[in-house]
Amino acid sequence: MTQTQFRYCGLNVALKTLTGKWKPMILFHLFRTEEIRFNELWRIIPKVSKKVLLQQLGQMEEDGLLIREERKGFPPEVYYRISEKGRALGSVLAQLEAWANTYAPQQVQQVFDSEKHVPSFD
Amino acid sequence: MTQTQFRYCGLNVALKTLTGKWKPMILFHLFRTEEIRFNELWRIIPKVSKKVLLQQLGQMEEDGLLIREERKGFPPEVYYRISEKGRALGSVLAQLEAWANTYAPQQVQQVFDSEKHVPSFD
DNA sequence: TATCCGGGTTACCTTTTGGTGACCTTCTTG
DNA sequence: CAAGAAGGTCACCAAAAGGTAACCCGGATA
Repeated sequence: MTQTQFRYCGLNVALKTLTGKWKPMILFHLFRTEEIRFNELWRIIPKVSKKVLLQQLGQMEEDGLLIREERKGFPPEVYYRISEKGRALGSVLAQLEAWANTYAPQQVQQVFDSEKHVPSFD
Repeated sequence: MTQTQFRYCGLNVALKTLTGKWKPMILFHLFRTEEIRFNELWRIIPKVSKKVLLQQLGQMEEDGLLIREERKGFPPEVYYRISEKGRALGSVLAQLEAWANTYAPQQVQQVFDSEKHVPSFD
């Protein structure tokens, strides 16, 4: 019986799917754009290598967090969008965000600052 | 203005403090025991090396998730317990756990099974 | 035909993370 | 005095994660 507590097995699984240097940022963009093309994402995310971005998107697809759609065409167009399973994480991610802002504001600020030199999304 | 959405900076920070092979398990035990001694934890957690356990506890202390108390005495006694900041994560962790159980039950089961050969906590 | 563009792979290297075993320290007990 | 706890460090190694640059494919266009 799992009272109000958690067990660590699911937590382990959940964290494994969220762990990866660029995944929070990818999720952020998926949550705000409905669908996004690979190169678009690549331009928007500052300094990822193509390989690693591809690789993290690949893992997230495997884990079912996002859906990859390849529309056949002239130049290839590949769209990524959040899945149901991914969207279900929304409120939890927002709470993690809130937690960090409350209990570790200076570190959050540091992350923010360290990305200031970047082509600023509007 | 951050609508119902999250930004990724805090999320990044939060995930960084939670990432580590044994941290979910450590948190699990901290949440259920009020306080726990190092060797006790070491015996209970199956196959961590002393060094790595120490190291993850160290990071968690730095990050303020737990409190390390060294009671002077005959054989040294070091107690670890969850902090306020750590406890504030409780409900979020439970939600992550629930998410995994709902959307990835088979993987959760795998993690569970892979730890079955272990001296079973009662 | 030569080139470009979007998406993707590969070979290779560096950094980070986790693991092993030996060793230290202080006090206690046989 | 020898040996044993508890908590911890150190040198060393292995695996995983991330990064760089070059290259591939197919269609479009100069």
